[in-house]
Amino acid sequence: MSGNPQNAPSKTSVSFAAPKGTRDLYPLDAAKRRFIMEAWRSASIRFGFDEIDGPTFEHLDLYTVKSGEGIVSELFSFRRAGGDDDYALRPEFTPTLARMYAAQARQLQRPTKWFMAGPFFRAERPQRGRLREFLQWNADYLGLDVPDDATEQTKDEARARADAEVISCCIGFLRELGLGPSQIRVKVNHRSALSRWLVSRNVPEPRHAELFGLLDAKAKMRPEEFAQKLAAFGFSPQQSEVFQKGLIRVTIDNPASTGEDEVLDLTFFSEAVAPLVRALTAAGVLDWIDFDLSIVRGLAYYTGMVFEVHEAGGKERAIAGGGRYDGLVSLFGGPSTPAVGFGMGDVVLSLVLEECGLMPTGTALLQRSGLCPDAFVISNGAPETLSLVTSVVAGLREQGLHARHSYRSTTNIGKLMKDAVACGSRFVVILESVAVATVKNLADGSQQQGVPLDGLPHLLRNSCV
RNA sequence: GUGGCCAUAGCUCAGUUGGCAGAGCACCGGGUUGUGAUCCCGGGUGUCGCGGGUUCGAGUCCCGUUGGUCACCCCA
Repeated sequence: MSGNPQNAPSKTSVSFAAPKGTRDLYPLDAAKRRFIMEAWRSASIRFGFDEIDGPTFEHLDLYTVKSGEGIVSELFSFRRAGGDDDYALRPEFTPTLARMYAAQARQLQRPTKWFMAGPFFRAERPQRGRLREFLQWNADYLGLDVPDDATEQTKDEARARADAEVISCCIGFLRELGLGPSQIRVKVNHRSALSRWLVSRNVPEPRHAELFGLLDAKAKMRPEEFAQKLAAFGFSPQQSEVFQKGLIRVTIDNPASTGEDEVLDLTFFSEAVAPLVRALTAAGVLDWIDFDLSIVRGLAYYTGMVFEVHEAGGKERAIAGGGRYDGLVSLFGGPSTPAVGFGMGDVVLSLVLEECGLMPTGTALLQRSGLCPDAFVISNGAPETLSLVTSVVAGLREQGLHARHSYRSTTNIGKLMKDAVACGSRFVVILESVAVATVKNLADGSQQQGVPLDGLPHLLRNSCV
C-alpha cells in the first residue's frame, strides 16, 4: 500500500457521512415526517391554535438568559466569520415564543393560542429517542380568559381551564393517530399544589426545591436510598412507599385521596388540583391522566401544572412535556403573563408509533401524505400508443392531475400494472388507440373501457377528489 | 463530554486454527399469456463502516477513526 503520493488518498478529503445525530430522509422517510407534521398541524388547528414560526437561530444570549451559561455546551453556537455576534441554533422554542409575545403583547388578544412545528438542534450525544436535529411541535396558551383584575380564585380556575385545554390538544393529537389511554399515560403534577400540601406537612418553603429535586431523581436511585432521603423531610417509610409508587388517583367525585394514599393525607393537594380535574373531566380526557408526584421537570421555570406524556410501558423517553410558566414572558421583557404550553418531539413519537403499528407504511403512507398519483398511464403495446404515453401524461398534468408512467422498456402489461400499484396510483390508464383508453380503478379492480382520451381529465378528477 | 457493546448484500444473518464473499427473503433485467397474478430465462446487486499495521495472504488479529447503541451527564 505504498506508492506514488499523487495516487494516495487526499488527507484533506472530507467525510461525506451525515453529521452525527442527523438523519437523511429518503422519500418514504420524508413521507413519514410529513405525516407527523400534518397531524400536528391538524390537531393544533382543530383546537384553535394559530400557527407561527421564528428563526431557526437566535442570539446566544436569548438562551443563556433563561438557562444560564451552562446551557452553552448543549448548543450548536457560532459566530459569523468577521462578526462579533454569537448565535445559536434553536434548542427549544419557548424563548423565541416569549420574545415574540413580549414584542406585541399590547395588541394581542387574550388568551393568545399559538403553535409551531419545525426543526430544533441540541449538541447532545445521540441515543435512542434523542438526536441532534429533530422536529418539535409546540403549543402554548398565553394569558387567561378572565380580566386582569379578577380575583385570585377566578384566575386559578382560568389557569386550570387553560392547562386542561393545552393537555387536551396534546391528547387530541395522540387520539387522532390511533393511540389510546391504555398505550399512553399523561402524568400530571402541580408545583404550587405540591407546595401547598408540603406546607401542610410541615415541610418549610425553602426546602421545597430540594424535595422537588429528590422527587425528580427518584427513578435513578434504589427504593431504600429514596426512602432514606425522604425521611430527612419527615416522611415515614410507609409514606415513602406511596411516593415510590407515584400515582395518585384524583377524581371530581372524590377530591380527597383514596385508599392507601391516605397515608400521605393528600387533601390539600387534591383541593388545589380540583379545578384542573374538573376541567380535564369536562374535556373528556381524564382517563388518560395519572397524577404523579414525581413529575417535576426542569426546576428552572415551571410555576404550576407540569406534565409529561409517556408510553404506558415506561420503556421510552417522554413523548412530550410541558407545563405552566407564568414568569417567563416577563423574563424576556414582556408584561407579566400567565402561560402554559408543551413540546413534543418527533423522535420518541416515531418510536412509539412504530411499536404500536400506527406508523403508516407503503401505499397507506403515500395515501395519507397525499403522494399517490391519480393516474398511471401505460400503452397496450401497439406502436401508435407507445408514442402517445408521454403526451397523454403531459395533458393530464396540465389539467392539474398527478400523472405518472413507467420508465421500463417492457410492454408487459402485468409488470406495468405492478409499477402502478407500487407507486400507489389510484387509476391505470391503458391507451388502446390514439382515441380511446381503458381506465382501471386499482382500489376496487373495476374498469371502464372505451373512454375517449379527451374525457380522461374529467373522469379522473371526478373520481379522485 | 465519560465508559461498555456493536458494524458483512435492500432486510435478517452465516462466514471454521487467517486461505477465491455466502444463505434465505427481497430486488433487478428479458420473455410468454392483454390486467396487480402465474410461468420461463438471466443477474449476487458488496468500499465486509473508514484508515493504517502484522502477514505470502486479513471479513477474521492489532491500532486508530467514524457511525449506531446502552449506561452516566443532561433533558429546556
